[in-house]
Amino acid sequence: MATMTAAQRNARKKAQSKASYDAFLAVCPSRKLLDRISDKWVTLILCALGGGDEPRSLRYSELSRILAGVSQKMLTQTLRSLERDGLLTRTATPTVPVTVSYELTDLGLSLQQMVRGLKQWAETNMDDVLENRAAHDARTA
Amino acid sequence: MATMTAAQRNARKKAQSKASYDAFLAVCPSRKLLDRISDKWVTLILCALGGGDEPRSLRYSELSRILAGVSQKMLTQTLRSLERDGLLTRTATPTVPVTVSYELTDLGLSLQQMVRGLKQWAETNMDDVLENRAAHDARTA
DNA sequence: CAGGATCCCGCTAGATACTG
DNA sequence: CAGTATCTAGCGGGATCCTG
Repeated sequence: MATMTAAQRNARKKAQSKASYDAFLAVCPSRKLLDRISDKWVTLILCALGGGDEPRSLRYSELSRILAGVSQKMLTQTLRSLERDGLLTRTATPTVPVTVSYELTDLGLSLQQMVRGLKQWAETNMDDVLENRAAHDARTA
Repeated sequence: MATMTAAQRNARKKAQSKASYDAFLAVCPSRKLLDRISDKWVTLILCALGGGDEPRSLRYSELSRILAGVSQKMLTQTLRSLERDGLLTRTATPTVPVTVSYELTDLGLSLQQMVRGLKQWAETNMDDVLENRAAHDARTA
């Protein structure tokens, strides 16, 4: 094992983790992570930084404009959390006033692929859901 | 337009909806729908009913066993909501005691494809996130 | 511009008890 | 078995005010 490369150890650890985490289990850390990423603001921030096509870096004020109606608290809070988890990077340029930009990491980009589908699904199937609700409400009225 | 078939009208409506919903907008209904489906329990229920491979129907008690630690309230509440939105069907068989089973609809199955990726992402990248958190906390300590 | 710090309300998750 | 009903503590999240 002493001759194992870093890449090999990493691959080995990945293989282990695939088997050792299960979000169905209440005590599993991945349950909490799933809870964290299952969030409206997380999805929208990741989608904004993921862009329609190419990933792009955005400033705080740009994000708050794109995510219409988000409070500063939720935006800052969610950004901090995503930064801590290594999903995005925060870069402060010491201008006056200071300029801060956010950018997805590779890890964040991989999650963005997932949540992007979620956002699109919501937009695409909104009408169907609305109809189902109306039908259901009429049936149980 | 009077000669339009139902399928044509449906296709036309789909095309319209793709353009008219945008979850980035605060007032858009799809924002609320995104919020609704961005939920730990929604993801886990859909994954359970989606199965590892083939979709399967599950009973209430089976679901509560698979989703370890879920309260009856949250399980029932989430199931009702998903039923109302047309993502799953509830079937009560009048035995004694009554037997109730839940099954994904086609719409639910399409969403399951999305959230399944989310759950897997959380399990696969748990280690990376844990390391990022440790590194970040050490840096800002 | 990009937040930090507080206050505070609403609602919702969770626990408990009961039922057809 | 498959829920319903009720209560409460806790916190998510918005509003507001302040700062480097």
